[in-house]
Amino acid sequence: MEKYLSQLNDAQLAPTIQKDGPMIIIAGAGSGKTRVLTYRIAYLMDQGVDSFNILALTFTNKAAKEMKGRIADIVGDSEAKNLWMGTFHSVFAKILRFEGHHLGFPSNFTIYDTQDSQKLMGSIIKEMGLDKDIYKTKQIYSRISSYKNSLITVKAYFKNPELMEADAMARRPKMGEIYKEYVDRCFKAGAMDFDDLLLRTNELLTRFPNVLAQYQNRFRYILVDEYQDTNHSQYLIVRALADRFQNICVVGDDAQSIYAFRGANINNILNFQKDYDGVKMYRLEQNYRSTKMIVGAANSVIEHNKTKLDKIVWTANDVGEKVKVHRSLTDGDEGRYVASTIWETKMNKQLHNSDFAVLYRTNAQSRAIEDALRKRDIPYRIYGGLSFYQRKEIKDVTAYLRLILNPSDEEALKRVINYPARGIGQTTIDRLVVAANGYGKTIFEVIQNIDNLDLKINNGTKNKLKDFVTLIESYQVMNQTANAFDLAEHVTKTSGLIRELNKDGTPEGVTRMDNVQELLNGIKDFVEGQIELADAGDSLAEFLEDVALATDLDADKGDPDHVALMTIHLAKGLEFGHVFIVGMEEDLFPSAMSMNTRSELEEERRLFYVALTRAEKQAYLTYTLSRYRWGKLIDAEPSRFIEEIDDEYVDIVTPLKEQRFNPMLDESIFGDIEPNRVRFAKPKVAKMPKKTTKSKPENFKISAPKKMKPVAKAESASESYDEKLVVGAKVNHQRFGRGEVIKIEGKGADAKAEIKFQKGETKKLLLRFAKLQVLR
DNA sequence: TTGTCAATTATTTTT
DNA sequence: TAATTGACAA
Repeated sequence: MEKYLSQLNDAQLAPTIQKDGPMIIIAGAGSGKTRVLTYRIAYLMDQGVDSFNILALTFTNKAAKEMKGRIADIVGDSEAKNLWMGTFHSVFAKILRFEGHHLGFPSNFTIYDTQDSQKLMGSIIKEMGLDKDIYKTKQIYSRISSYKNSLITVKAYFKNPELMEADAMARRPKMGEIYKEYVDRCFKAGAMDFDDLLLRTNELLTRFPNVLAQYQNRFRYILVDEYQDTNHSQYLIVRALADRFQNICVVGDDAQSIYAFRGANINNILNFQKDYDGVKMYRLEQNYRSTKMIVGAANSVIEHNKTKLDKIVWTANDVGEKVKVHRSLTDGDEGRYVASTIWETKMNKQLHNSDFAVLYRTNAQSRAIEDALRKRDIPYRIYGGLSFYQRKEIKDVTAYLRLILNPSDEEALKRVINYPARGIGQTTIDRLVVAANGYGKTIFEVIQNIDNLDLKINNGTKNKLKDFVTLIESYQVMNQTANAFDLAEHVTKTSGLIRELNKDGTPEGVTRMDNVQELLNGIKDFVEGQIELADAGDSLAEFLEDVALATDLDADKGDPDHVALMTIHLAKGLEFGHVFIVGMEEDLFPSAMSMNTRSELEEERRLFYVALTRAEKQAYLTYTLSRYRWGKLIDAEPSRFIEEIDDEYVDIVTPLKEQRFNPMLDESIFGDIEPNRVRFAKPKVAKMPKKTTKSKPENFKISAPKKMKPVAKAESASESYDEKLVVGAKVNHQRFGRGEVIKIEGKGADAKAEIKFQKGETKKLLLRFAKLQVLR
């Protein structure tokens, strides 16, 4: 342990070894906060705290996984295993699976994603006969979401005349009724949306003191990462859990609070000291990531914000180069500037593609950058956007699976009842919904009892409905015995899904088919992982939970040497050698929608601060004079943020002459700036990103590369297991990657190996199933 | 009930 | 521009 502690500077060490009591760590960008958090957890364990009693909350799965890995490196995995570490959503989803019955939820409740929620909201608005131009689904959804995040339940809403008046003023007097109906419908469907995972946890902890006491007692040490991004709901959960032992450590940076728009409350971090007695405050101000130029530029920007904690970020790193500002005529030129600069810098400095990132305010901006990078054969990957699990064909399959597990799941049912087409149309579904609401039953139950109910549905359609229910019921029976993969494969084949997809011979159709196959592979891997783990639960349920809470950044697949393209929001917590921040224009960044209030503008500025501080060596800012927005060319002005950087840190690169791009003079773009730059030959083997503009790159977390033929591998590997598979052997696992055998136990069919994987996890695998490849 | 075509609308960020 | 929604015909 000492060895690790000696790696910390004084400022980092102090909070790391404060074992008890409430504390807040204000951690500037790049100041090593993850290191402090991980070492602190390791230190707690070293001091005799049972890992069972530690709860660590993060905002992304990736952060959780990474931290868990690092801790396992220090304390060993058997210790790290009991640690509860995960996102707020995943941790409390797990707790709700155990305790949800107190609130009337089944343990197999469905998690509605944004799509599901909005669809339900849309149908409620329609059923209530409201004007959809006034009651816009998305707006209603976000309004209700913010109620939930502020812990305004339906009851609380109707007790609050101000809120009701505000909604009435906005010409939406039925807001409360929609809210009520939505909550009721979710409850009836045995479903929780993202916000419910937190709201219901709060309800649970408030209404059931014994449950609260149980978890308070369990989580004696609580750590929260990115505390500046907590919303009111999360804040209350943390406070309730920490109330008994007061061993609460929160880490964050008020200057990086960028999620107010979805309910994050910056006051949680600003007022932390008032919430607990005897709070110790620590500051991490030394930046280890960026050059003096970048740190200076970022500091000068954030100075313009009024609401902030005092903090001076500094660095002992090199001075580095000034932030380069570049102007182009159009977004196309901007893209080409980015591409050619990456290209030349890469050659001049012998860098990798992965040393570069292009950050933008809105996803729509990725288009022009992509085109330019593709033209230069620079491999790139777009992060974010539509995730694998949100694609239509994938959601169709998972909807079947969800319905098997939870037949009350109304959204899943509506999704698949007539897909593939079974002659059950909208009118029929509408009648079913009305009947279901009238009888207080779920749609599934209504269909099951359709012969005993008086519905205006003709017999032919009734039979179709009955067939559908029978089909699902047969799947449910199969689910009793079969594993998730066999079931899923059976479902895709017998439901007609595969047939439907096969009908479509277009390239997009083929891609969809591939995606479904990919999903099946993913389920297969997941199931096998569970068999190996020897303590498998309900594989289908667990797979679906993973799917519901999966996000894009978790996936890392394909050629790792690529330029990263993502929104600034997604880039938080990451770092790159060279960072391009594109679209530095008024109305785009800062966004036109965020300039109504001072606090909104300050959030945009913090967003810019986050963007700048992603860069280690060099930051580029680009803006254009005109840009295509929703199909029209519009004029643009440079962002006010550019001017807010002190002059000493910026280098305005003004082209000698701005000429419209001419494909024959491609290289001349650079010539404008540095006329005598040496030209370079084209790269020998530049890899093209696999997809064209239409389909985004694959983002799939669980599946293994397709080329691996699992069966063959298993046989060849098992033959030689006995000789080669010894403690200390290096192995490769299809899903978990490379690792080292640290223990072997059992004989024959029961033989198990404990393997420490490079990703950080240690797993105990049954050799019978684990397809291990022994490396030399 | 289903499928096609035209019209409309949206682009702020997402666990 | 692109994607989704709505009207209408078969």
